[in-house]
Amino acid sequence: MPSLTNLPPDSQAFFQTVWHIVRQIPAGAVSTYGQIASMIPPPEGVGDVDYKRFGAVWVGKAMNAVSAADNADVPWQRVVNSQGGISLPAGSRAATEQRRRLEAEGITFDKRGRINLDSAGWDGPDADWLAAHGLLTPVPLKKTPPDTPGQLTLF
DNA sequence: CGTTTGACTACGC
DNA sequence: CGCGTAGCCAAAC
Repeated sequence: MPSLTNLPPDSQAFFQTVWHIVRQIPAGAVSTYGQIASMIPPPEGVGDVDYKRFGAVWVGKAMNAVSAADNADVPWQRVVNSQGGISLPAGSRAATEQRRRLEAEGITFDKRGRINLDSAGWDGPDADWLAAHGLLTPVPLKKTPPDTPGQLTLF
């Protein structure tokens, strides 16, 4: 069972940042709790070690808060766990709704109910967007870097 | 006011 | 590759 640490110092600000990022995820692509967290600098007073350990959990908290808050414009369904699976309780109304929405966007699931992050994984917002908001470069979800065939490696 | 219960993940069997 | 565990807090019951 997960035992969660305390919420970030300013949970409201943190949640806002998370939602802001999630709104950038395009339809047909998915991000992960960990990837979202990797784009946000550790909040004031939070050590790197703790942040690395609980950042993803806090993103989950932010997603959980979407339904409570007035955030109909946040595409929460596009955030899944590190294995490409839905983290909501299997069979729950919310989990079913998430899968239904993703499939409607063209996302496909394998036998075990997992999404292939190698193909559907998000690369993150544009570098300028990130810089403009004081955010960091996200960890890559795709194992194989976009190696454009036909494009030669210079020198 | 004591219990229960988490929209996570890396790691070890 | 699937399952259990640590992490050790906070809010909902």
